[in-house]
Amino acid sequence: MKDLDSKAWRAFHKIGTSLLPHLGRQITNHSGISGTEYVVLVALSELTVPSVNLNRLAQGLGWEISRMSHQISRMEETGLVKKSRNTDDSRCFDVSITAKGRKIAEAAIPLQSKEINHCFSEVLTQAQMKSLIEIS
Amino acid sequence: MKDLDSKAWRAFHKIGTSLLPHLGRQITNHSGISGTEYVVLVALSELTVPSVNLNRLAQGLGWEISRMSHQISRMEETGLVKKSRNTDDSRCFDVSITAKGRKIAEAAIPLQSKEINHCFSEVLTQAQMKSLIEIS
DNA sequence: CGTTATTACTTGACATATCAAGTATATCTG
DNA sequence: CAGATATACTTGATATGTCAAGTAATAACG
Repeated sequence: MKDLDSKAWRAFHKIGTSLLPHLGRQITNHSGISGTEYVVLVALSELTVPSVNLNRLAQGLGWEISRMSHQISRMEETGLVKKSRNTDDSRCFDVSITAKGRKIAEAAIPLQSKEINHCFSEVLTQAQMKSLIEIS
Repeated sequence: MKDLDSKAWRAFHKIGTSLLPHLGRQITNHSGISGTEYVVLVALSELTVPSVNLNRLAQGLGWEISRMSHQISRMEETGLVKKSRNTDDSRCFDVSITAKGRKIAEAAIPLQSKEINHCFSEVLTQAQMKSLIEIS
């Protein structure tokens, strides 16, 4: 089964290194933020509470904490998010989305859905999508 | 079907941004080269001819040509590949793998296969792999 | 032929990711 | 409660990817 493994791997690798960047570029074109920023904003905009711990946010997205720290710093400078020290444990930071960030995210999400729909759903059958979800 | 789309997308995105980097790190650990270098070396080692055009190599891997240029420059400095001007068309460069590069690639490939097998094939059924190949 | 495109690649600036240390606060342990 | 350890995050160096602009060689046109 070596051959099947290898094929599956290459297939997967190729999508991962061409589809994902493509979609990132689309986001930049239609909303002026990077794919990475988009992912963070979506995560923050879906919170049921006003803010999350930086750590938790990183975990939720499967990122290294250092990466999240850098990213949040940059996004704070551009006013997309806000960071404030947690009052209970002052090692922690609470991260939240700003009004500006939310506005951008809310405009970007439907556009991006369309794009995903275009690149993804139109090409895959429901069965394929289900198996993709199952796989992951 | 919005929900299914979105789920499929997230599922996919998550694999793409956690599995791929993980495998890259494994390569670095066991063979001392980056995942990117590995991909290039494998492509070059599989050639039936001694060298490829930089352009073609980039196309084959779905990369931008500028990225390939930078990458090949770096890999030439570390002695993994060799670049030489094409005699027929001196705008072109022929890229080939060096003895050193081949040695590293040949050591890395079986290790990486095991790793892929571990992360991938052991977790997926044959049917899932087939559908993954089909999807891509 | 000479001029204009086109092609193949390079370069440099910048954005981002990763790794190894570092700092500051909290917790645990005797 | 003092010292050790752990946790949460920061920082800076380095690697890598991306974009826009540049250079040099070939091809295409009139």
